[in-house]
Amino acid sequence: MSDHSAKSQTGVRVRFAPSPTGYLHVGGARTALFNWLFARRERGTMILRIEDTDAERNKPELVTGIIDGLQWLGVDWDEGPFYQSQRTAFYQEAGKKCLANGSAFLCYCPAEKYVGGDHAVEGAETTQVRRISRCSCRDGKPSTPDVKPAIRFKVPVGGTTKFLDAVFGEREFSNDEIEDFVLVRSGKGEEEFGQAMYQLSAVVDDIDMRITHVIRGADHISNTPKQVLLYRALAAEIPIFAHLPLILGPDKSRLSKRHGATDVNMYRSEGFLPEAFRNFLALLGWSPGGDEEFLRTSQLLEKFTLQDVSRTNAVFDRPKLEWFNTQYLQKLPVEELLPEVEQQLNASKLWKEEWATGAGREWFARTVDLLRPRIRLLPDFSSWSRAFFSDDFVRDPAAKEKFWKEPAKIKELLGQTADALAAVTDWSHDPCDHATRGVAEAAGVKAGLLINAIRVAIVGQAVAPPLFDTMVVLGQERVVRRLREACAELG
RNA sequence: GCCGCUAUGGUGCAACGGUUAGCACGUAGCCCUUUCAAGGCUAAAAUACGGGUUCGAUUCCCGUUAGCGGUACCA
Repeated sequence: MSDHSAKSQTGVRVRFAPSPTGYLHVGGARTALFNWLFARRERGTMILRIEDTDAERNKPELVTGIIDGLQWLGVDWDEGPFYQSQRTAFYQEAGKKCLANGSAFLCYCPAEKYVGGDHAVEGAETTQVRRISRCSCRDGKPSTPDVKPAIRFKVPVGGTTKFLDAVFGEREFSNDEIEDFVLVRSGKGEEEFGQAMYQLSAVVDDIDMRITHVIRGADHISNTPKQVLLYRALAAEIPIFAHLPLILGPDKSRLSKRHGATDVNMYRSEGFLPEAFRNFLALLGWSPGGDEEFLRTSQLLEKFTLQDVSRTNAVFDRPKLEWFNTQYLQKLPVEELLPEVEQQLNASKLWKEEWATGAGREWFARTVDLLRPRIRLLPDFSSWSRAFFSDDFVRDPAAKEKFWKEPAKIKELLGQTADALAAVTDWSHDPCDHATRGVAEAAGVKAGLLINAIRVAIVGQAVAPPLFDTMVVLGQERVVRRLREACAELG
C-alpha cells in the first residue's frame, strides 16, 4: 500500500493485528499508532494482520471500517492485510508439530467442561476454586471414536518463564500458574481439527512474518509467557515485547461504549482533524519528556521511543482532545485545512464550485482563516458559520433577544447603517468601520450597541469574527441586503 | 479466589536519591475587547497509606489499600 518497504533499512518488523469483532476502537488505534511510529522511526516494516480465527464472533464487513480508521489516522502499512482465517492449515500444521515433539497433547475433554475457566465458585462456605491448570489428558488418553480432540499445549511443571518487555522490563512468570491452553480447536463434522486459537495463530504468524517487536496492549501481558513457551516449542527466536498501558474512561474503568464514542470513525464524523486526534492519542501512555507541545507527525517520529512509554493506564480526556483540535484548527497552514472544510461544506450541501479555484479560492481561504479561531469542530463551519457560505440562514432568536433589545430603535439604526454602507466606495475594513461609527455617533449611541446589532443582522449569530472583517468577507451587496432584511424582520 | 501490572494535583505527563515537586488540559480570577473565542498574566490543586534502607526519599525494598489485566475450544 505504500513504498515504505522499499526504503526499509533495518530489520525491524512490527504488526498491528486487530480482530474484526468490532470497529477500530481508541485503544486499538493507539496500538496501531505506536506500532506505526516505531516502524517509521526505525525505518522498519509495518504489517497489518486480521486476526479472525473465531468464526462465531467475526464480522468480515467490519474490516473495512478498521482500515478506514487507520487511513484516516494516517497509519499505513507495508505488508498485508493478511487474514488468519485463510491460514488455518498452516496453524494446524504447527499444532501437529508440537504434538510430534511432545510439547502438546490431544485433549478429549468436552469443550463445555472448561467454559468460564478458573473461577471462584460463589455461594460456598469457603471459596472453592476450580482449576484446569493441568488437564488429565496430558499423559495420553485412548481416543474415542465419537469424540474429536483439541490440541492443548503441555505446559512444563515447575520452573518459570521469562521474557523481555521494552516497557515493563524483565518479566518472570511461574509455569504452574499457566494452564494447559488450547492450541487448536476440536474439529466439527468431517474435519480433523478446527481453527487455531489466538495463542497459536499469533505466534505462528509472528514467526512466519519475522516480527521483531510485538507492540500490543498490556492486556496481553499474561498471555506472553504462554507465547514464549510456544516460540521455544517451535524452535523460534523470541521477539522483544512492548506492552502498552490501557486506555480508561473518566471513571478509571476500561474504556467502553458507555463512556461515549470509542470508535475512531465517530471522531472523524464528529469533525476532529486527524492530526489533532493522532497527537492526542500519541500522548496517551507516552510523552517525549519535557514540553508537550503540539507535534506534527515529523516531530512525533523524531521523538518516539518505546523507552518513553509509560506503564500506567491513561484516562481518555475528551476536553484535552478538543483543545488539541482547536489548536490544530488555528495553527495548521490554511491550505491544509481547506480540503477538510470543503468536504464538510459539501456534505452539508453548502459547497459552491466557484470556491475551488482562482479568486473564489482566495475568498474561501480568507473566510476559513477568519472563521477558524472560533471553530471547535469541522461541522461548525456549516452550522455556526452558515451565513458566511449561504444566504439561507436563520437569525438566532437568542441573539436577537440579546442584541435587539429595543426593536424600533434598532430598526432605525440598521436602516441608517444600510444607507451609509451602501454609499461606501472602497469596500474594506476601515471605510466600513468609519461609516458604521459615523452612524452611531450621529444617533448618539455607543458604537458597541450598533456593532452587536449589526452582527445579528448580517450573520444571524451573537458570536462571529470581528465585525468589519466579517463585512469585508461577506461583500457590500450582501451586507446591505441583509441589513434591510433585518429591518423588515424587525417589523 | 488465584496470578500479574500499576499508583505524582480532577486529567495527561516531567522530576529516573538532594528541585520552592515542573509543564499542559480543565477550573477560577484579571488584562485585552465590539460579541465569542484566541492570546497574556495570576490563583487553587498532587507524591494513596504504613513500615524500612539512606546523611537524605516522589524516586530503592516490604506490606496494606485501590484500580486495572489475566485466569475461555474469545482475541
